[in-house]
Amino acid sequence: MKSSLDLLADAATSPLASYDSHDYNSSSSPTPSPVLLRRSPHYNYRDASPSASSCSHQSSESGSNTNGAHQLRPRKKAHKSPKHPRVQLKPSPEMKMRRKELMDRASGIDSLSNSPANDCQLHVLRTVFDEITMYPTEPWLALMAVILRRSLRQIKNWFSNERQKNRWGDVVSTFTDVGERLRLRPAAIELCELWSDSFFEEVLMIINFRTIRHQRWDRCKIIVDESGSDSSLGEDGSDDLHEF
DNA sequence: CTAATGGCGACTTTGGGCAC
DNA sequence: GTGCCCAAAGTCGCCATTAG
Repeated sequence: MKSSLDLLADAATSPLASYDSHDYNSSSSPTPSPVLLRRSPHYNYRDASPSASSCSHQSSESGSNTNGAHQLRPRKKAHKSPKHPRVQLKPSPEMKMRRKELMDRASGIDSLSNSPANDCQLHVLRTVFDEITMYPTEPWLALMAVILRRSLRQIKNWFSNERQKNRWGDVVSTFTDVGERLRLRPAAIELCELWSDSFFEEVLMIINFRTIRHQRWDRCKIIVDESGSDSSLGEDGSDDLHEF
């Protein structure tokens, strides 16, 4: 059974690959896009540093907390000896600029004119939620906001509400390429062990592209079915692929 | 039903004080 | 100077609730 991320990996090469990320029985090509080739075959659950705290929330809620619910953690010993011996790299200037640009653009989006979310936006959000992460970082939220043309606040609220409704599935604590804390779906880590802003952006663009393309495909099929004959494959829909 | 808001608790970060 | 302890402030996510 293929996951949506596997299917996503096919997107660039399979022109009419199945769009529905929930169609796990899809028979699309197994050939992955070079962009989405797994970066490391040695997938290792870098579990839960003791502080993967909110994971303790999750596990307690999912019934797998062995210590009982909401047990207080021992107080931090000293701030000079961090509990996570991770290497916190500095984001590159390019990354900082990119993040700032995304935040600026995201904060400029009007939240009233585009509510509620349309099918396309919902599908992209659900795919990220189901297949990549329930807890996107701020830059990722901004990226989704820009691509989906929804405000940062709307994207945040959507994920918050979705977590309330659909708290299921595993979450694995890990870190980004610059050492920032990240909680991903296991399938996402199988796809790429070390996620970065740019990798997420690539994946998100592919999800968005597939969604829009399939929407257009569906629309065209409806037109064909209704007219019975001619199919004017869309001049319409091109507005969906907005400039990014 | 979805989107949004605010209160709350858990956790992290920061910085001062103290002993060695 | 270094290491430890502690409290305050900040951050994050959950939850209940409300509005449309």
